[in-house]
Amino acid sequence: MSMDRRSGCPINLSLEVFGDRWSLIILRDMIFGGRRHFRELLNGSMEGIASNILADRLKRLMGLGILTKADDPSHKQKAIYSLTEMAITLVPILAHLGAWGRVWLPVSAELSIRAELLEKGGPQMWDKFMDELRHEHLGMPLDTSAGPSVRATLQAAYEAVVAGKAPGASPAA
Amino acid sequence: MSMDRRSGCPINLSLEVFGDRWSLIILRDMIFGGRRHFRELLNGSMEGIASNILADRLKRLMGLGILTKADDPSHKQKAIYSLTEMAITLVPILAHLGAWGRVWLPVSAELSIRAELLEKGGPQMWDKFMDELRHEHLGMPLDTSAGPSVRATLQAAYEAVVAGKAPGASPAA
DNA sequence: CAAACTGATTGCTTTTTGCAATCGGTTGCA
DNA sequence: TGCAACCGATTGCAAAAAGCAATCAGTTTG
Repeated sequence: MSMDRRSGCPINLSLEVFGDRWSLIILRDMIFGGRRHFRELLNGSMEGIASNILADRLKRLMGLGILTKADDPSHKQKAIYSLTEMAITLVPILAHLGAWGRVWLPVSAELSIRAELLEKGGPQMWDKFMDELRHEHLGMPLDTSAGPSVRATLQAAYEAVVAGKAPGASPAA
Repeated sequence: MSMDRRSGCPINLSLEVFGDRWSLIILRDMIFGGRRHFRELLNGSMEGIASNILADRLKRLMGLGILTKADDPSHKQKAIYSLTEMAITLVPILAHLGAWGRVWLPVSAELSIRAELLEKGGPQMWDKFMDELRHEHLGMPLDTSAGPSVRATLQAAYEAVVAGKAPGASPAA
């Protein structure tokens, strides 16, 4: 919530939504990590988000229409968080943000391989990924066999780097 | 400064740089508004930044290598802030951020015309704009006459909308 | 010499962030 | 049936950041 509306500038309004240290981290973990539950986001967060902040941001993102929440039929207490189309269209922004960080900031090799592949894949890969997310989160049909999923591809590359057999990059240790 | 290094993830590191409500606003005003001086940024800011926060962010962005400061020869007290290449390569991110905000947030017509044109111009227009910024801020040569500058084009469109004779859009009032 | 302007700085209050502990309810297992 | 582990949060508290208003010393302008 908390729509300040400091101005109607698109960049300012986007910043009022994402101008904090956690909202995009949560969306990153949902989009690239495939996390859907509170505990997954809490314990799987590499940066160590606190539970009250996670709860606050989930609430806020729901209020903004970026996430939705539904009951998990397998567990009466479990909630499943889903991305809306609004969130899925952030993929190009996250790709650019990762690409920029990879060039200018002290990223680690393991964690930047995903950003590198996503950058090389370009808009075509981003579109494919967004279609996969629409399938997972919105129940949209997935077009006929387009090979391994983007997330699986990124994950496999990450694991290869961790294992020290980086394809095209020098081993970390 | 304040490099937490919560993790070496490119998106996280980018967020540690821009995950606040003001840093990108300042860069937006420098990039699209052409502002170079403290007072220009302070008084020209549509969102009303406070002087202490502006001073803090300028210092921080300099420490990160995103801005540089130089004396203005015409005025012994005046400082000129310049974008580094690191800042100039943010243009695509700002373009995407503006495009996303324009679609999903309650932007005003006057302030979103720039984002619209920049989106339609695509990477080609962004590259041209970045070259112009390199010329202004880094003293790089500008390639032979490529028509009116991107900033001038955006500014003209903005003024046209304000004047109510929006090309292709309905008048605001 | 005075007024206006330069890039800031200081003191202060309000708001946000982040940590640690905890909550009531659910589930799985012995 | 009991009980530990897990579920999505909530609460209390301290620290940090944001934001406001006033002010600063030096510079330029008139």
